[in-house]
Amino acid sequence: MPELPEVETIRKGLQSLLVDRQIVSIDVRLPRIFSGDAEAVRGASIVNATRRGKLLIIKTSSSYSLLVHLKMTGQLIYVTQGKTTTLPDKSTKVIFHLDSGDRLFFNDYRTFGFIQVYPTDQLEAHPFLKKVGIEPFSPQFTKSYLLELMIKAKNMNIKAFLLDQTRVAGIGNIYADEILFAAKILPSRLVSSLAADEQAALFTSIKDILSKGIELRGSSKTSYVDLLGQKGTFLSEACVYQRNGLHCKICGGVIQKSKLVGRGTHFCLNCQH
DNA sequence: CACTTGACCTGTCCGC
DNA sequence: TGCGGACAGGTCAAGT
Repeated sequence: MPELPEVETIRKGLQSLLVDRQIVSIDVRLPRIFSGDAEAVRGASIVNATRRGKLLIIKTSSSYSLLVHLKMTGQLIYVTQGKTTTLPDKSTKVIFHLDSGDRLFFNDYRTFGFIQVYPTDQLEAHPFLKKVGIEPFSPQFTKSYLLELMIKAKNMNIKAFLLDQTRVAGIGNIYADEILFAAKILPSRLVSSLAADEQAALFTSIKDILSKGIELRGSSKTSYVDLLGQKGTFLSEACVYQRNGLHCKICGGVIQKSKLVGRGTHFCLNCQH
């Protein structure tokens, strides 16, 4: 479940470790998840790594970029020449061979993720990038902007609102539950029912929880690891996600779990209203 | 048109 | 022990 904090952690890793590295060749082991022409970036070097929502954008020195979406179980792991590794394994779907014998592995056992070779000058026309919503850490994301979004979505429940990538980008199931706990709002509440102080708490909590996720280098429930294969530690700090049946860290009550918008949803009935 | 649900996948866990 | 089914959730397409 790579969400914004996980994808951002990987982006930072790419930016610090892979800029100026050359792509010597690309070994595509599952063509279904790779689109575009691998030849278009062969011999190119990596210029920078950016992110929109949960999508990674790796710009190369050719006129093409690599778009990487990890969906649920995707991993990008960088292994330098000579370093001991168990990779590739059966989850490895693409291997980028870099100069000096280093390799970048794209692993994904559920194969929902994808890599696209896409013309850099046409990125704004990309189907995902065309409709993805605002970045929660952009200066344009203000409380009043969030309120405008909420006015347009008044009949949705607040969890569905947070998960909708076309409104605020990057929030997935884990951080949605944690944001709503921090804001003391039950996930099933209608957007239109939030009082002013709850709207303010939601705005603050979106930034606070995502920031904490980035600080702790993401959440590793099952498969998420960073570019060097290290797990993130956010889940040990989580208050509700996957804590159903356990005691609430704030009030001592029992954390509940239900299904909302098709997703496992965790909350505390004492702390959230 | 706005929103909801199902499909896409496979590894893991649970109950029989 | 083995097996069937539920579950995990990001996004798109199809349905209401």
